[in-house]
Amino acid sequence: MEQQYYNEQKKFLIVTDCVIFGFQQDELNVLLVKRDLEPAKGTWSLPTAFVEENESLDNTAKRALAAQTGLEDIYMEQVKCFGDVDRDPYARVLSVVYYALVNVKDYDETLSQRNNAEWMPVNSLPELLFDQKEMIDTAITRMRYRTMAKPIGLKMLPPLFTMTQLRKLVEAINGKPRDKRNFRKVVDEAFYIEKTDLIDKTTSKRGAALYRFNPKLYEQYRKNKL
Amino acid sequence: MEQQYYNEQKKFLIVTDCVIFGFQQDELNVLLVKRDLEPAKGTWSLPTAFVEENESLDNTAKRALAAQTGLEDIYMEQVKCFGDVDRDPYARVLSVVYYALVNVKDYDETLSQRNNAEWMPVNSLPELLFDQKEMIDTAITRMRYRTMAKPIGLKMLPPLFTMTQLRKLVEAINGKPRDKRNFRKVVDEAFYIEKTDLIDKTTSKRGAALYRFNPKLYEQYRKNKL
DNA sequence: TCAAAAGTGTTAAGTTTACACCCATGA
DNA sequence: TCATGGGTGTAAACTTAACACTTTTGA
Repeated sequence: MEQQYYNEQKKFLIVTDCVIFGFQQDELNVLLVKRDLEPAKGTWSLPTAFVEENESLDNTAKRALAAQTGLEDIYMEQVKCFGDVDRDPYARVLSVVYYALVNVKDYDETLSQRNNAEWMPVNSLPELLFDQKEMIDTAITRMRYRTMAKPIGLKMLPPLFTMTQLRKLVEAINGKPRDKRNFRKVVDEAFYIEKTDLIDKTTSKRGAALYRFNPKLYEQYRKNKL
Repeated sequence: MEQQYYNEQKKFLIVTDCVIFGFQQDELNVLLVKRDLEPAKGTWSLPTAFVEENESLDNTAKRALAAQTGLEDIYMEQVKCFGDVDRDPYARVLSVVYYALVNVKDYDETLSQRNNAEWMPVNSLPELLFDQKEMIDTAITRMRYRTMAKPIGLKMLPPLFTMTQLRKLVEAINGKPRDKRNFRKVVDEAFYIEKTDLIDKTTSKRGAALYRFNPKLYEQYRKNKL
């Protein structure tokens, strides 16, 4: 394979598609954009960006996320590259899918209108562009596995959260209910989730204790496991 | 995004790199190729192929595998796309990594010489091209998870195998020993792994029972789980 | 005073781990 | 006859799952 050899090869368009997960009304949601240009104008789509010349793939995904949400420093992970020949009927485009976990409260609502963006519950998605339904399904599966292994699901909650909020989140991610008492026991054993002495009075008359994720304690815990 | 818009975008070279796993001498191995052309002549490398114009990504990976091993109908799975700007110092090339699971006995040895290919144990790999060490590490991690969830590890064994062979395989994949009796118990419970009445006399004087994977029974089992 | 969400322990079932000796055979 | 790898069962530790009532307080 000579230097020369590179020049004989075909080149391709590459985009990143972002599956942006948020948690709202006890449901897992994704942020979708209504396309206002051809091709496929009016179709709901994942936020997309073309990879630019001197840009890493990870950066393209970050850029697409920031453009759509105004958010930076967000947890993102690559899912996989979709590369079927006809996946985009208009041109040969390869798409690298990422997912992101955001707290919907941090999200800049004003961008929503400007970009025609909307949070949609994953259990009732509209028709989507190209193979994006499959992308979302794959992203959900991957995200589920990751949230079992690492406490990244918390990135979809505010910094202070109640036990019930956390349980509802886990239920939404896995699509099945958890026993309230057993769940509490498990969280109590995860010492990197600290109880604060603050009380949330918005969801009940009695009030619920607020918890917080402690990253330093988590690092300790993680090291001990290995 | 208009039709036009596609044309304004930058295009990229894309390759697939294959991490081909095999099981040999109680160790997990990968098939590596010594490059006989510039750039980086003489460096050990994963089998690579450029994506061609009307070819899916999956197909490129299959083609690279067949070229290197002479094998078709092999279990392959995409790992992820590596897209750092300088990952290949000679040109901007994105690489989509796949792993494959093969039975080294099926592998066409004659291709080995022709292509300068060699099986290398994953625990003592040579210097590798570009970011390929990271690719292999990522592929191993992924493959470990998959083999826990699905009996794909068997693709690295012959169709008939002994309990000891299977245990050694699992030990090699996970890098830690298993209790002989407990392991046997687990396999006995997986009824889709059938004991045949054939005996392997090559590894011991007494002889060891040969087992076989039954794909139909596995399908049944898989459906029952859901 | 009562509706609504928060909080609290125990037991049974199931799973995982640890562990040591006999068996069959060919050299 | 003996060295080599093949084959076998049980008990303890641990993990997971099932389950129902009391507490607080604002409306």
